[in-house]
Amino acid sequence: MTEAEHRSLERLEVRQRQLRRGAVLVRENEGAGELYVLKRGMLMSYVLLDDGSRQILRFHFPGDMLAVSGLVYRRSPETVVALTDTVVCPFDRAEMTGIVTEHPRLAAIIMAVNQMERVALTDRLAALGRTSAKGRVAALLLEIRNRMRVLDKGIDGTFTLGLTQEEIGDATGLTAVHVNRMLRQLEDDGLLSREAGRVTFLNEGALARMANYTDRFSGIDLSWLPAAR
Amino acid sequence: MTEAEHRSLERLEVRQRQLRRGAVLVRENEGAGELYVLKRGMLMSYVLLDDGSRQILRFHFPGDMLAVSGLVYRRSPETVVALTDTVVCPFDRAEMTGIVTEHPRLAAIIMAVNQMERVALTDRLAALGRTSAKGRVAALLLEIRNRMRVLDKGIDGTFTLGLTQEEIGDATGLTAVHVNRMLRQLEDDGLLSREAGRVTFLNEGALARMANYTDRFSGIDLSWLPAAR
DNA sequence: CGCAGCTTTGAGATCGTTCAATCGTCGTGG
DNA sequence: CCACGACGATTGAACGATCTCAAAGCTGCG
Repeated sequence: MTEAEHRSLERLEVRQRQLRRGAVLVRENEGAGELYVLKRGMLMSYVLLDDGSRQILRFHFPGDMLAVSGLVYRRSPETVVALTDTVVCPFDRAEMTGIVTEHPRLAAIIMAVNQMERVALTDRLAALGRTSAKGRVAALLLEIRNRMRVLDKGIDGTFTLGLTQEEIGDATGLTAVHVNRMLRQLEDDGLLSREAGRVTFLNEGALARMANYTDRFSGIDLSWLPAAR
Repeated sequence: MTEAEHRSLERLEVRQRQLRRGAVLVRENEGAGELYVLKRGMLMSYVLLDDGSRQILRFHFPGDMLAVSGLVYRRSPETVVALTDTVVCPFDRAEMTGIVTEHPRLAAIIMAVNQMERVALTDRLAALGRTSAKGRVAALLLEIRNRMRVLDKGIDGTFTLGLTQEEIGDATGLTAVHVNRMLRQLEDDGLLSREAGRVTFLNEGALARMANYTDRFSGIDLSWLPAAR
């Protein structure tokens, strides 16, 4: 990126807000208006259904933009909550106007990132619609580990999940009880081991196969991006 | 939109291609490169899993852009197939470069549409993860009817679905057999009636409630869009 | 020490699938 | 005009995956 592009993005990060684990950043159905860049920590967004059940839609990692639906909807379609202590940088959606106008290439990059997020969502949709409980849990573990590894190259087969089994269930469309059983099965099958919240992959290939997991990080091609202004 | 913006968009539609029902526009894992604007007809996109099962990800209606993942991925992550006879307008992704550079407001509008699509996907995710089979079928019917109504104001409680029960199943994560039973139940419950492929909603409120359906068409706010250049 | 929240395990109930058979419709070829 | 075949819709019966309910066990924290 050019100097000017960097300066423009940094303008989104002048303010900072700290959140404790469990703090709500945006609440479903409440007025949106502000967007955020995630600086440090991990969050999730979810919706609540009429019967009180919860579907976790996405996990957020540093570098992600949060509450982007505020660009379109007057009220947020989803709740965003901190899973760890986090630092976010709020900015007004009017800032977006400036970026798009002055830096077409940044606009294009944002569109590209949107597509990647969309594909990640469709992968999860296929998992919920067409794979077994065991496969879904495996897919979630792989996805989160891979997501963490993008930012921390040191992570390999062992990592700290940082989710309760109830949260895993709400992300995969399962019950906490059944998540527990699936984790035990994966362990009994010799595919992973667990201790004190840390997960170790023992047979990543087999996990990926049973999860129908597709790596989307390779195969990216951004050659169409416009030149920097 | 301004004159110039219209001209720019029309440049995407200079070429036209006709497709028969069943024709494949883009095949999963094959080289992408071209994007499309859907002019007439209806398509779907789906992925195939290792065990041969299929998850339908989305239905496409006139005005939609198709195969947009070609902006990012060298190989298409999904297959796109015509559900009716259709007309699409192929354009090169390099055209996108021009639009983003010359018309920031169009870039912003495209970003807004992306968000709306993303929210539609998360609604389906919540449906697959956390609602009953009957609710999912009802949600699909409502979604498609509402989508059709955007383009054809004449449509009310009665419409032609144009999907087989197997397709409904692949979209909702169910078996064709079970879709059949759920449709029968919805009928027996007095919520809808069917004949010759046409569906009539008899109690739309109850359908929406059982489907946990949220109307996203209202509540849209695009006031942040930059001025036209 | 004692509570609160998370994990673990068992037993039985439910929902959705699988397998198999029948029926209807429509287009094709004779 | 009719027979045939393909495909989709429909229905029944049995099976199996996942849920629900209930009871412990574990861990960290005030």
